[in-house]
Amino acid sequence: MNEGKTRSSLSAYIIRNLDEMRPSEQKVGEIVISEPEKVMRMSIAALSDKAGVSEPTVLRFCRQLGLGGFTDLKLALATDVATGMPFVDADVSMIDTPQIVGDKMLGTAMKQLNLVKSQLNYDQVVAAAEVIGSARRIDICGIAQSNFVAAEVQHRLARMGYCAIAMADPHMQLQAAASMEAGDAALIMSFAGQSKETVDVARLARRVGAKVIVISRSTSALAQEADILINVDSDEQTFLYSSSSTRIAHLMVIDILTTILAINVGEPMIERLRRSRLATNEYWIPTNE
Amino acid sequence: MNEGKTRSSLSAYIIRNLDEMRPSEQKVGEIVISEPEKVMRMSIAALSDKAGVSEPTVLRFCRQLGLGGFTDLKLALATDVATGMPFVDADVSMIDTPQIVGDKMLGTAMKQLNLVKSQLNYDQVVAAAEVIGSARRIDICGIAQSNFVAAEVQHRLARMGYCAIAMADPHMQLQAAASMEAGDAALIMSFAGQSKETVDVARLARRVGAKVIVISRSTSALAQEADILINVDSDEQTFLYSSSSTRIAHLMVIDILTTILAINVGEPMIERLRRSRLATNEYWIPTNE
DNA sequence: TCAAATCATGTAGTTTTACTAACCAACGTG
DNA sequence: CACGTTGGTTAGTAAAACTACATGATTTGA
Repeated sequence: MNEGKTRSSLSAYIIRNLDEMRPSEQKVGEIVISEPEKVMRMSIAALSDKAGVSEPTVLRFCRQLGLGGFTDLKLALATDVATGMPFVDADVSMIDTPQIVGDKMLGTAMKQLNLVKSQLNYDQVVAAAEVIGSARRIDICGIAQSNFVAAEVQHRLARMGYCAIAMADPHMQLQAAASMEAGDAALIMSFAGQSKETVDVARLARRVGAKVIVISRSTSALAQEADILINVDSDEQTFLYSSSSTRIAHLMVIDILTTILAINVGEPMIERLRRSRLATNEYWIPTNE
Repeated sequence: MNEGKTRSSLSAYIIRNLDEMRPSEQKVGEIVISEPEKVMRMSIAALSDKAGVSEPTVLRFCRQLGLGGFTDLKLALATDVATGMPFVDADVSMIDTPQIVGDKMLGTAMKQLNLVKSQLNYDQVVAAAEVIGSARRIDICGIAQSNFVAAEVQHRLARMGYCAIAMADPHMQLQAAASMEAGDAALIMSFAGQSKETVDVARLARRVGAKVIVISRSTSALAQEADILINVDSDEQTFLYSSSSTRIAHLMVIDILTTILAINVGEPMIERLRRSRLATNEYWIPTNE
């Protein structure tokens, strides 16, 4: 019964399928999910002993999970323990305890970061950094949750000395976009990439000759309007209708983008950022750690 | 030479110490860091063969790293590969390629999420959710980067129907704090917890009888002023003087906190959030996916 | 400079572990 | 009662991990 679907967490899979397993394999499964960090250092003999079953049963248990053998189980467990996230992919539900809610949300965020790592197109990021670095002015547009990210980008670029403006109001965004010209850059962000206003802003900015950098889903309407597309795809997370993990992905992309930009500029930028930090120094309570 | 310090990433450790290793162990190390996902499925024989050294050399290599044996190496590699992050802890440097910059930053973020998972005190989070849920008014204060987080909290709580106000200006924060009374809540955030203004706001709010919820480092000056302390400790990240990973930790804490709050309230809150989502529905471009 | 000591690494052997195969005994079902 | 399912027993094998020892190289010091 080795179904082809990929599995993000072995523990989660075992938990889900425990009921359908054979009695002795359930015994093994219970130990595996309750103390994976121990099991991954056990021998078959030790585990079979602890579960009160025979060695071949442990092996049958592994095969049942679609694994090659016990060694694979150990590696898979190490992976599970490493991500620390038994609930990767799991949706939060109303009956979860606070701890479970937290673990599930952190697991989803973790998965999202991994997704960014694997799918981020650095050519596009570098291209975006170059456009921003040489732009006369940078308009940063996002709506709703993306607006918060936009505000952060503005602050970050301002600290780096760039002329960057984030606008919350979509009408202002449109007016600003209309006033752009060649040599300007528009950085447009949207989690889903399907807000009408945002797409309109991108289209307008592009028509007047500005370079349009988009951070969004690659299949979105907004992505169509991009000169430079930094794609951040993600699974929808529907509980409470907020996409917290996508926002974290966008923040990371912004961080990486601005860091690359700073490195490209080099020492003068580092010096500038140092000054920026020193500016607030006297408002800090000294620590004696 | 097994030093006591904990190590968050084996690969990173190997890379750092490769120069000081014995020649044949260097050969082993190079293979381990270049293709860990293969090595973790190899036998000692296969690895020693590939490195052109003897089997005991491989074993000595493991011991040199402070590991119990080859099996431990495999598990450690599985951990490394799972987090997907060879550069956990590594500082970004000026000579890194874009890809490396991204990997390092994502690795740091990942580590931070794991830290949140292991150290988050859910009793305090639940207590905070209760205070916020029953507060007459919630003032949200943060300065500099925390101000962006504060703005998000305001939006989130507003959408949930609470009377929440985030203020950027520290003088306004002080004035608002002075006007609070018993039954009000102040949610005060700071990455380092050492800004004078923020500490003053907390102290003032507490003096006038408001419940003070603090999200910050547990050893910070701000933490001293908390009625409810949600501690988010982290290593400093100094490159470019921005603490992006700490900000992500704070965002996650906020997400978890508000989600727990919503679950506590139950169905009416879910309904309210559904309405909140529907409000912008007509501004979305329908997808035919 | 040359012997002693230490270090680096390979050879050979032992023990443990994972895995296979074949068989058999309960157990429940039609 | 035949029959499939489940799972234990036994025994054996191959390979993997690990150990002890030996040897050649390198450094050290009188």
